[in-house]
Amino acid sequence: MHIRLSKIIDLSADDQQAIAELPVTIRDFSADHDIVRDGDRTQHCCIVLEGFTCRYKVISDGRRQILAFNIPGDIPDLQSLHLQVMDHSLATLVPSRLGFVAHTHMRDLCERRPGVAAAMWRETLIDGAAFRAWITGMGRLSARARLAHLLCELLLRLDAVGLADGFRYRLPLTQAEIGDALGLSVVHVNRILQDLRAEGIIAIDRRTVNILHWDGLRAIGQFDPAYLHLKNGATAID
Amino acid sequence: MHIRLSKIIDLSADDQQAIAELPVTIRDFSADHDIVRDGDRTQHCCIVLEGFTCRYKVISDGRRQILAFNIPGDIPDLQSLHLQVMDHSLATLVPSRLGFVAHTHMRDLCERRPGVAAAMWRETLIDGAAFRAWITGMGRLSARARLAHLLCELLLRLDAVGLADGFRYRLPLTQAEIGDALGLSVVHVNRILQDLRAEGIIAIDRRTVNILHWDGLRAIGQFDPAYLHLKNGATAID
DNA sequence: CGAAACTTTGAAAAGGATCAAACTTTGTGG
DNA sequence: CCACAAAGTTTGATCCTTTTCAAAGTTTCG
Repeated sequence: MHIRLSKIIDLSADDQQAIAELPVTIRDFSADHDIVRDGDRTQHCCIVLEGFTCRYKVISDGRRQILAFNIPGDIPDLQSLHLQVMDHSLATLVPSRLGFVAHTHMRDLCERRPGVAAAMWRETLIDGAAFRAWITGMGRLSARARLAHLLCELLLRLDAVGLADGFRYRLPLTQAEIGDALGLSVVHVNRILQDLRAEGIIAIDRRTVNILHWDGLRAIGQFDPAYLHLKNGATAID
Repeated sequence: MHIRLSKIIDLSADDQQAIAELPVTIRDFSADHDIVRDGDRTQHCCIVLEGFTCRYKVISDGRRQILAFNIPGDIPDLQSLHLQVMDHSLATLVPSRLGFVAHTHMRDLCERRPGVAAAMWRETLIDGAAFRAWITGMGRLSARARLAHLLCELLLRLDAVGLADGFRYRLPLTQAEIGDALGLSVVHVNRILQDLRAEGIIAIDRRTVNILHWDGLRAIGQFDPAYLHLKNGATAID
């Protein structure tokens, strides 16, 4: 597996080698395609190689809540390794390429190499940290702050895997999808985005976001990147 | 350590024995006492033995968001084993007794016994599943539904560790604390509780909740216990 | 080029927040 | 064991953020 496991880096050369030797099946998916569904029992984990995916839950009236966006390097369903039944779904948002690794191989590797197990465990813990930050935003921040926070988070995460160009990045999401993630209506998302643009804080041109005033956006979203546990801390951006 | 590690159960006798031999320091805390704070680097994990604790984050204006309530048997900061810096705080809500185990001992045990490592990993994954359910509620459910959901969740969790009496349990939370968890104002929490009582769905007498109409409450909160990953599934209550 | 998907705009309504004050319970010191 | 202060609950009135509904623009893509 000759893929950068982005965040799993504090590993010995041997451990990295062992990961690289895991058998992977690569598959391409079209946009808006479910990869695993709530309730499924899955035997594989997947890695996002290219594209953009999301984890989501559907409530009884059919509306959905997006729980997380996944970018290349992410392993969105790593938790399935120890939680057999999915408690949410995973879907592509744009055409995406994913790598699949069988649980059996991963469990085997974890038993043989505690270092790999610890690194993967850590990966799922960072996941949890992001959920906590999300809950805090949903419970206590205004819609405007939540949206600003999301835009800040995506910049740092995309930058960490080389997919940002300074303060500019491709964000292939509709406003409806942003709303589903932030718990807001499309209409309101639209109005907030317009405000932020009118204030000269961001610019959006054909699904490419450009953050014109990083400190301003960060202040609006009360964004503190600590919860992302990025290896290079503040990153080159600060 | 002669304590029931409630949910960590799918372990061999040897593994259980090894856990039981971990050196634990027991300490008692008064109510509303911070155990670890956002930003701390901690060298121990703690187990709630008696009482009630919560994990929370404070935002810039001083308001807080409670992320989770912890009951006896929970290990609220297990994630600190691999995430050195706390991204939230942990505090008692009532006088509580906690057990502390050094990270060094736990890491050592995880290296020696992959089964224990996997069980603990799983524990943190269940934590993550609860956060996902929480986010869904915060984003897409009404205040009334969220409150109903919380009351349902607490019944099942307390029942799983023998702290519920049928549909009745002690809930030592103020309405302000419930509000901090659900992202609601005290006033609104109060009004919803009154509605639920007036409708004969719950009764509350001196911090003891009695769920009079379980199916009704469950329907209001769209409560599906799958995300709790309780060993006995539906539990005796259903 | 045309249909479908997405964004934008306006107006009205709802769900919760905030503010302020009264009432009730709990815990503590005398 | 009582009295009182502090903490928590309840009530009413008003305000504001966000939702909903409806319809008109604008992109995108086959």
